[in-house]
Amino acid sequence: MKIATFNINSINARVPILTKWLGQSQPDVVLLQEIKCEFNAFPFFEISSLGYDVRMLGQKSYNGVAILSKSKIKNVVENLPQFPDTQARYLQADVTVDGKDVTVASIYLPNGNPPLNAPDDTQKFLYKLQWMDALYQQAQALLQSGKRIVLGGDFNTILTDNDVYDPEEFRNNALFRPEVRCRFEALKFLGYTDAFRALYPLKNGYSFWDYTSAALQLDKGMRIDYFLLSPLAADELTDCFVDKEPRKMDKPSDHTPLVAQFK
DNA sequence: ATGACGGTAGCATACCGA
Repeated sequence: MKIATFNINSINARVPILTKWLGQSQPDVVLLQEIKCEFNAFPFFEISSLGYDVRMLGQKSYNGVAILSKSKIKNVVENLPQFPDTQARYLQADVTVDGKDVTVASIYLPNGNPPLNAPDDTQKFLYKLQWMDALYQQAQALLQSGKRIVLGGDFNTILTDNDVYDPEEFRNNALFRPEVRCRFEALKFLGYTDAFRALYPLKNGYSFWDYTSAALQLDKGMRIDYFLLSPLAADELTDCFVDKEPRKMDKPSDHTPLVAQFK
């Protein structure tokens, strides 16, 4: 079973890359973030033509998440339960792959900049922390079901100094602030495994490189896309890797897919 | 603190991103 997560930075701008990559990589399930469109503008035909069932939660211009699956998508949950949200950032569903049931969620965690001690606006950072608290509640409720769970997405969190090219440059950034990192650690403490880091303690695992400053060429990136696995899913994990190819293609997203492979 | 780029909305330029 192969599951991927990909912040695509507009699905309509990325149809050529997405279709090419789906054909090459053949993932069973794909979690997309930042599709940046409403239902009526989503390229359903191009994706379903490749044999994928599709569900999306979108809004105009910003955010937006989707789930693609070669098997039927069931029990869809839109938005975090009990968290009123005008932004499309959470989509959960059940799929059955190779006879195994798995609950997946596509997560686009808020960016949160500017951070709290910025002189002007603090609302974005507070929204991020509240969103993470709501995600914690949902992640906890899901675990109590004892099911196989794969939470994947752009968590907009740089977890440690090893997850960014220059920690000092980001020390006060909303992606790196202790309030954010401790909330991510709390998710892990519930019983979730950070798939990539569990397998590769020393690799940088960058999945994002800024469009500017030749960041890709200089490998000035950051690890902000993650898979969090419930114990049942973690036991079946065989590999987790960053697929850098889509980032090198023409007109790329600034992110590239993170792929998890299971028994 | 700002703006690299690149996206969207919509038609000039503003907003957003990590």
